[in-house]
Amino acid sequence: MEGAVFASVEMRRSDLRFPLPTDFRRRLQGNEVKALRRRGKYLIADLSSGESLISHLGMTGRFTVRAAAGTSRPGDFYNAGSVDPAHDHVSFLMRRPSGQCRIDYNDPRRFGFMDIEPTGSLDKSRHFAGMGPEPMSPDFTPEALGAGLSGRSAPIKAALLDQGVVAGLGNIYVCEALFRSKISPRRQARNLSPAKTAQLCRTIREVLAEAIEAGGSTLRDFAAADGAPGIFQDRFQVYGRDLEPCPRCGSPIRRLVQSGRSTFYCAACQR
DNA sequence: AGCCTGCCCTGCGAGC
DNA sequence: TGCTCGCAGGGCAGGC
Repeated sequence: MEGAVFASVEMRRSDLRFPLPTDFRRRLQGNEVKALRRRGKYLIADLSSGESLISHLGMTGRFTVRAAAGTSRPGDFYNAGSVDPAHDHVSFLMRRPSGQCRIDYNDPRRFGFMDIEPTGSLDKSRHFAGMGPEPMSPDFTPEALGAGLSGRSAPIKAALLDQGVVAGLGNIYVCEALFRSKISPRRQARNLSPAKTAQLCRTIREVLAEAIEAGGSTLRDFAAADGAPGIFQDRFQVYGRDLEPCPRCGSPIRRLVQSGRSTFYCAACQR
């Protein structure tokens, strides 16, 4: 998308998790994408107008890049995996001097959403104010993690899902990082020793780095923009493995529900 | 303030 | 085969 212009915007449904912003089409069309980036779980496209298109995939959202009708040249564009076109809610036609492509947003559950905010004040916008450090950045130190967890009586599992403590962690990677750190998901966040906090900081980075390398985790819906699924799900050590033996000690993996979400862990080696 | 529950929505697998 | 139930990668409002 970088360097390409929104030639047209098609909205089949505007009732995503939140309604699309007013004048959505007008504020995109004719704009060049100056930069494409990410913050936490949000995708950000900075526009030539000084505004940014923000999108969140929720759980089932998916952007797919396809050849625009009548413009495909072999090898120019990805040919994506199939999704139910009934859930293609928004489409962008992107144009650049060398050709054009279409980008379809598909989201069966419509838990995802898009918004447009001024680029200059994004950090203060409702989506990003209070968001914690990027886990792969130098800002994410054991001290920073410790500060985020201090004073919090919630279980460490719930605290790590809070995007204000650290940005971008979801249910899978929290479970996996806690397993690697041998920390019980039920432990109170404020009760982690500095050594354990440092270990957790390391394993969070480690899990994310491995998952990124593997192209992400595909349970059902996730795919890259070319339709390729991830393969990190094959390397889950606890997530989704209820009753299977712990890969470290052999005790059965257990499932419990914390703040409405499934947690998978080994009660024997996570303390 | 911090924590938890319920809810938004659709699809799918398990069990009957 | 066809139904109902439970569950799913996230985040928000509302109540305690």
